[in-house]
Amino acid sequence: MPTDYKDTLNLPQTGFPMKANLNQKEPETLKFWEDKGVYQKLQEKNKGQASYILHDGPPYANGNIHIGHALNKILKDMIVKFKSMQGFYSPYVPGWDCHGLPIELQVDKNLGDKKESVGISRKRQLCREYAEKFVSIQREEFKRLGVFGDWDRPYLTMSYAYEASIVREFFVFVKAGSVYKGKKPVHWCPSCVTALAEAEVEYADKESPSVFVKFSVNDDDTAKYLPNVSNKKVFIVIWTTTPWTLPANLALAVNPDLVYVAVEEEAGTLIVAEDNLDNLKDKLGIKGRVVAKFKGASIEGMRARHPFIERDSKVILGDFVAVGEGSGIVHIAPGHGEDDYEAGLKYGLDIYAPVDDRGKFTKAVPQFEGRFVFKANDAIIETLKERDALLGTEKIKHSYPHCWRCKKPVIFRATAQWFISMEKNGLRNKCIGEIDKTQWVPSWGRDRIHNMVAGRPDWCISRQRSWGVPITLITCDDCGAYVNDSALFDRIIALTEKHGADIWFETGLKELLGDGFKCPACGGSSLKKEMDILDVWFDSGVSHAAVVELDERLTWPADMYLEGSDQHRGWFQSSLLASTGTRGTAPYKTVLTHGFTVDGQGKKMSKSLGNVIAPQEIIKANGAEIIRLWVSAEDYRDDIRLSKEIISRLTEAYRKIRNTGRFLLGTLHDFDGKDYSKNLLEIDLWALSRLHGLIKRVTAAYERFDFHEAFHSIYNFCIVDMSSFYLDILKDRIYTFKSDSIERRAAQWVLHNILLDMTKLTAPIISFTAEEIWGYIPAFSGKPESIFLSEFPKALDAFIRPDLEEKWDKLIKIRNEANKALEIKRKEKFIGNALEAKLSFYAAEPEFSLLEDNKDFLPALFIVSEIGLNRFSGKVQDAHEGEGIKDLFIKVEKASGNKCERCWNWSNTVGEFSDHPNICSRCHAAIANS
RNA sequence: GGGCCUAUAGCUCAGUUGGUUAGAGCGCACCCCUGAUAAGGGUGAGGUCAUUGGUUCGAUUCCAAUUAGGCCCA
Repeated sequence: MPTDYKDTLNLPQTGFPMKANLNQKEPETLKFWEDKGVYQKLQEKNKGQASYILHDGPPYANGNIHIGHALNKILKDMIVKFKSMQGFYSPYVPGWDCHGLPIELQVDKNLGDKKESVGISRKRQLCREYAEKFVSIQREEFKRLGVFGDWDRPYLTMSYAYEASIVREFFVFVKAGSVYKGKKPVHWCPSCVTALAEAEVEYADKESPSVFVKFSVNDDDTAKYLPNVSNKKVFIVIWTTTPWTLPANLALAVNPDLVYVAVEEEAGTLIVAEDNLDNLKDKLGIKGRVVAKFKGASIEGMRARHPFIERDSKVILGDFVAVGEGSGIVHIAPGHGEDDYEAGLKYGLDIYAPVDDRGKFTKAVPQFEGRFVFKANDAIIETLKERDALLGTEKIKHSYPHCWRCKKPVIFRATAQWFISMEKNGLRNKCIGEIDKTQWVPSWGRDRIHNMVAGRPDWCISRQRSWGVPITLITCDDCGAYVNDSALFDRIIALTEKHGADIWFETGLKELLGDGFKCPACGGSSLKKEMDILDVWFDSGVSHAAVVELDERLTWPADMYLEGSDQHRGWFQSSLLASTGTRGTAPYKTVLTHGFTVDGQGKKMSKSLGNVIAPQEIIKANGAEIIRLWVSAEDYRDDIRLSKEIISRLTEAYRKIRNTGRFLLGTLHDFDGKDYSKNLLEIDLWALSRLHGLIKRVTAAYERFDFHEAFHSIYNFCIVDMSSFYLDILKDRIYTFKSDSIERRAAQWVLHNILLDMTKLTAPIISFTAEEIWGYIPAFSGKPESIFLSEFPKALDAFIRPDLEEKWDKLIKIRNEANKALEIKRKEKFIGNALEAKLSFYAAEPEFSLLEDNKDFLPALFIVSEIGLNRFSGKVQDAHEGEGIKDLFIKVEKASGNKCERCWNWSNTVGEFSDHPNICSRCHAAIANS
């Protein structure tokens, strides 16, 4: 006669540890995936099925990954895993963007003084090695996040095949006539004699002369545009801090919406912005008698004479013109400023920059020819004085761009650049059409990229750098035309395929063209190779061709591109241009955008604010799984927050999900795996209904890429439906019933289904843990070795029972009231464990019948030992009155009988059995034959 | 300055075509259990729905402005 009945119970048993120890366990799971080749098996399994191609946008191969990378890759991984488990052929080919300035700068930095002497080929080799190093580093970091993919065969924009694709795609644009050479102002260091990228420019204070200059309006135009202004000479007043750009002045810009005034002075009538008038009175000593007022838009087209060059400057409109420090009218030199350039393009002005490589005026400006621009400032001011065009001058200190290498001030200067035209072949309009055919998630992505494409200038594709794919054109010195020869192009592509883009720099013209080659356009014999390289956005923009189209693993076009919202300007757009320009259609069907990671206050993460949280940190302290959980829990459409508190909340959520899984595993240790679907109690049917409702909801959420909805649904199911309700109620049946009793087996069958399906539902999110649980699930016929080789659960309508759920909702409401009643008595120390209690209900219809019909199940449902049921007949003393349920009182009393030492229920049958005097009849029967 | 976007409890999220006392889970406080135990269960307290105007009989929901924040430009 055992005194301790614990041994006769069927308590949960499992080797699945409660403590996750993720940082240690995750690498083991990674090794399991690797050793078993799970990703490859998944591809083989789904090959031939409908495909879902998510094309990876290449991160830049520089530095360690940060939390934004993790967010991006995990989102992609969740989609790929979900689609794959659903049976889609969904390979994931990761890629890296390998060319470009940041790498070249790092290599330059490492080279130090040697950077000037080392040749271009050697430098490119060093860049390649540098990129390779970070590809390896990032690859390991991405894998560590649990991201599935063909990591051994990624695409690299610097691979020879990819470089050849870049050249090939470039030639498609060339052959279509979309590529042209034009001029565009760039930052230029006259001391280093080189163009500078934005990243190579440092801003520092500089003293510059500022001048107010008057441009004399043509008399005809005064009459035409300003008929009411006096017959005195009229002048437009401009202000600039770069007098040296005045020789290149071609226009005067006003803001169309700003109010301008004509003020009459002794020397003539001056036009300035009304808002600047007070300031100018002080500075220029003008009196300011206003004789006319008009909107900037009204003088568009008016001509004024250049103060010292025989040339008219037209008044043009520009939204960029602001009130600021000057006169409200901006002097426009399209060859020497960004705004100026854009405005120049709009008005068809020459992109004029009469300044040479060393910052000296060319012979186009005879007055100042050969003089260095900054030194010419004084002479120009002198000239203005002589011409009576100078209204005032002073010295000002302002922030000005300087060269990062020589630290000297740089200039903005138009140089020859290569462009892809947005208008030629209707590229802009085609792109806009394609934008409308693409699904943007969230939908505002459409507006965003639409506005950008509609307003963008031609694509400037040339860069004056070393580390990239060259613009593989050969131009004629005499006529400027490039050699447009398909056979030559094919030769270059073939060479690149074999030797990489380096071959361009290593091959002589003769080898490419043969002896005695003459320019087909003009017959000239002096030709040269273009030495600029392509914009790296062109590199990644053609990935649709280099990878999606050519890689045998993928099919074009991609179903999805998924990147941060900054890529509307970047990769989404360059890909759209590259694909639409060559194939006529967008390279993607759906584009999904996520926000940026910000801190707990919604501020951006930055080193200076000290609010950066690195993925490596979280992996070490909490595990990659917590990052994955975070990605799934947050609504990525907006910026997503990350803080210590959020991590700690998620860690708790993780524990809850893990423990629910662990408990389920424990209850199944002795399950026989047979089908007990015909033996279920009603509450079991209810649980299955909830499960299949969950499957339905979660599947729909995944399909809409609403991962946070999937997470919240699963999490709530764990807590509300399972842990605190169904599982709590089931303990009695699982623990105390005879191990092979039909009721217990039925419960196990349900729990088995719940565990299986729930684990699969979580697999795209918490992949490590899902796989770990999968490993502990008792083997059954046809069980795949990895959860990812199993099938995603299907919601079966036969299991979804709204009628049942409605009924049980009512019972749950009553249960909530019963809990309140119990809690009151618990606080009074009348009871502790609810099994000590008897619940007496005083209920009216329809509750009375509901309780009556389920009377036998009520002790289990409320987890008490005894139930009393009475019809409501008025207020009951010392009882809890139901809230929200009419005419319901619940009284808590001590259960009758004694506590069964085995099942802990109180029963009158305890003591009836001489062989087991301390247990109840139910338990007596349960242990009868064991 | 321009384009696009966001703002609901300490945290993460719901909130249907505008319609009674704005929901959930976590966290927190308190209680119970010790047969899921570095677990489990219960009860409770938390919100001027960023602010200000407007439309409407009625606004968290529609509109505008403001504030704060994000991305991309300038």
